[in-house]
Amino acid sequence: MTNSPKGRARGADKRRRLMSAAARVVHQQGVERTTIADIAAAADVPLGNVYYYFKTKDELVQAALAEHAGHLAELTGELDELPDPLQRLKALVDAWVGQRDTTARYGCPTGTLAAELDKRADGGLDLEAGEVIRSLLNWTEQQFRELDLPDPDDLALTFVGAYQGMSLLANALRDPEIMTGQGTRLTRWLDSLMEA
Amino acid sequence: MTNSPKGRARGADKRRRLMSAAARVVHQQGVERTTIADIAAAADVPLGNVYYYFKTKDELVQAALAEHAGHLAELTGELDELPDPLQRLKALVDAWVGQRDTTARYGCPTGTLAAELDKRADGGLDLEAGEVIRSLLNWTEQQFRELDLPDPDDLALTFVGAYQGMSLLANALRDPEIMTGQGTRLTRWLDSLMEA
DNA sequence: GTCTATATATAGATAGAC
DNA sequence: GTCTATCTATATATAGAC
Repeated sequence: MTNSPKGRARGADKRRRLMSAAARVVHQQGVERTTIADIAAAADVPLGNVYYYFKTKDELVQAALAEHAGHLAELTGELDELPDPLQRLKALVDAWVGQRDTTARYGCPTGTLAAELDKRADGGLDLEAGEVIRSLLNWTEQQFRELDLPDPDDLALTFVGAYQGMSLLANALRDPEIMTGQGTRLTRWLDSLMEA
Repeated sequence: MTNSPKGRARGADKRRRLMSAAARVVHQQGVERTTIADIAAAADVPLGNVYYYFKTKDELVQAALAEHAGHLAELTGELDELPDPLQRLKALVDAWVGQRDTTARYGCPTGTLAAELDKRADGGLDLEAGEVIRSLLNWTEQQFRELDLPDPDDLALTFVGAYQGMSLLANALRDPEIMTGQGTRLTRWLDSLMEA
């Protein structure tokens, strides 16, 4: 029997709360500086209970990565509703700029996570982080392809690379306005591609 | 009295060896996963002796950062010998592409270090990492300024951002050829700026 | 399913002989 | 200046009562 839905922590969604907290805290503190106790506290779950849902810390990190992948899929899913591929790409830039304060403080969630996981000798989670970035590249490439532009795979690398680069600089210099300025530049670049 | 220069480890340069090892190992493993024992082993210095040269781990990390800053200053110093600013920027791209294998495996030394330090709550070393990136931005901006291009500061952000972005993607996807392809694109972009 | 108490491992840092 | 042995703190993970 599950508990009644009366108490503040219903229990049925504890796993979800832990995933969400893991994504948030790992983004803010990084994988290595985040303890399971940190995540447990953020999710309002007692330390020992965490292990009922996730057997190891790596599983929690994997859950955090999956959470970010889910956010990204949700975003591109919404953008797919827009009729024009160019419009979709511009809206993605707008969404990135809209996150400028968080990005200036903690960097791109997926990018910083991938960079940190890539430093690990055990080739496991690092590959999964690469897959999340790969899926964003694939979505972007598809937009360029629909626009009948040459070398859509190269354009996708330039586009996503520009985002990762501006995110890292905004974070390193703690300046959200870098996202605004470079976002404008990226939008102008998209327009310039259509002229040719 | 210092030892004779006969033994393999002369002692006078132990500090230098530790700095070099710290830069190398921290680049490969990241700050948090690198132990002082790792650095000591890489520098061929006994663990306890490290503390004679660096009182804390943070001082070793700071030394690694200074080492990378030195490499960068050395590189831009050589580029300053070239007569034309456009030539200098293109040569910098070539240097980056020349490092493609290391970058695909471990990322940009300064970029990944800055990203990792920015996750720390204690606002100390993270600011210094930002300064190293800032100095590269300043050097780049100066080149654009000498070329009489508009908004040299913005162009510098785009240029360095493109490098950071392609480095992160090459690292996340473990593909050095991303550096080659995007390097070519970056060089073409530099040329296109001169046409206007 | 939940939670407290604790075992175990690791890493930063120090003591003190040489 | 050098180096071994060790202290101490922290974090992952588990045991076992409820």
